[in-house]
Amino acid sequence: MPELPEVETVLRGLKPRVSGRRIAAVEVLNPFVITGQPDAFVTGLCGCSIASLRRKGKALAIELECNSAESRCYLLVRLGMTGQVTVTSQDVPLQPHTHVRILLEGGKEEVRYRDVRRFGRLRCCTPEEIEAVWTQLGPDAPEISESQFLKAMHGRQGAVKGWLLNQQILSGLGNVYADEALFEARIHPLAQPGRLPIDAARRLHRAVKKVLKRAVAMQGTSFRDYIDIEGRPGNFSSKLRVYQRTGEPCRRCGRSIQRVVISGRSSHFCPRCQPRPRHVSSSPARRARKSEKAANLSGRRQVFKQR
DNA sequence: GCAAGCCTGACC
DNA sequence: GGTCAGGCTTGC
Repeated sequence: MPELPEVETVLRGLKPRVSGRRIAAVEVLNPFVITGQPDAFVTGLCGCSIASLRRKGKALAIELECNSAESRCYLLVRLGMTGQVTVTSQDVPLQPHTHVRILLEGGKEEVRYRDVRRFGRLRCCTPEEIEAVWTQLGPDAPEISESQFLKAMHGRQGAVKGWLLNQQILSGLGNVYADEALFEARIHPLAQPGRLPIDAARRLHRAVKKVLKRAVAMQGTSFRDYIDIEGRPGNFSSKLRVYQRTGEPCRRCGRSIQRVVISGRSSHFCPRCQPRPRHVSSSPARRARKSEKAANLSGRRQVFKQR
């Protein structure tokens, strides 16, 4: 699941391999993954040179210099759930679910976009469009200051888990690192951001940065699908402390890791290390208990089987 | 049936 | 505006 550390790993891998190179041809094998007209996507990219790469949260933007009109455009890449960007020789046979090939001039290499579940999207953007996308996103999670973070929490009443996943507030966290950051900060996923004690809010700010920093250093997390541009999986999976560990012992206290569903996303936490705050009582708790029962009946049993 | 990011729309 | 549910997708 590509979140910020995985996208950062892709960016760092791509940069030396594609910078300065000209796009000789573009082949769209499956227009489903293109936002906008596929024809415009192909003509927009062909002949351009790759000038630089930028990332904000989980969004990757490849800046292109278009020789003809001396203008600029951007290739916006959102990996979704199972998107993969690789740089390979054109001779390598195409894997199933490869949707776009970007052939590079001056070599026999190409950039390939593969995406089994097709949640990801590629888009050719004008500078104005890319700015609009960028402003929609909150501060990049590793960059956000403590005061920005605390201010954004103020008055928020939903579950802190959902708050962490809101890319307009803070960009880069997905389900994996949100759970890991909450465990690190010892905060229950159903706690309300606006009602967290100041020290807990500060811990969460530090935890978000710490977890992401460690994951970037380990080239991200891989379950089934994420690979870097050379096709290598990430190394952070073994460091996960709560995510997808339902029923397993907490690495800190030994209690069984629990799972609740919040905003339609599974959340994993340790009931002892992340105690339920007093303000989480009536309806969210009922919902939590209900979804825990559901987890006991279905998902949790599956997790046991896998291990 | 479940996993997930992102978008849309309903509701308060 | 905040919050959340639903839908998309496919392999396990």
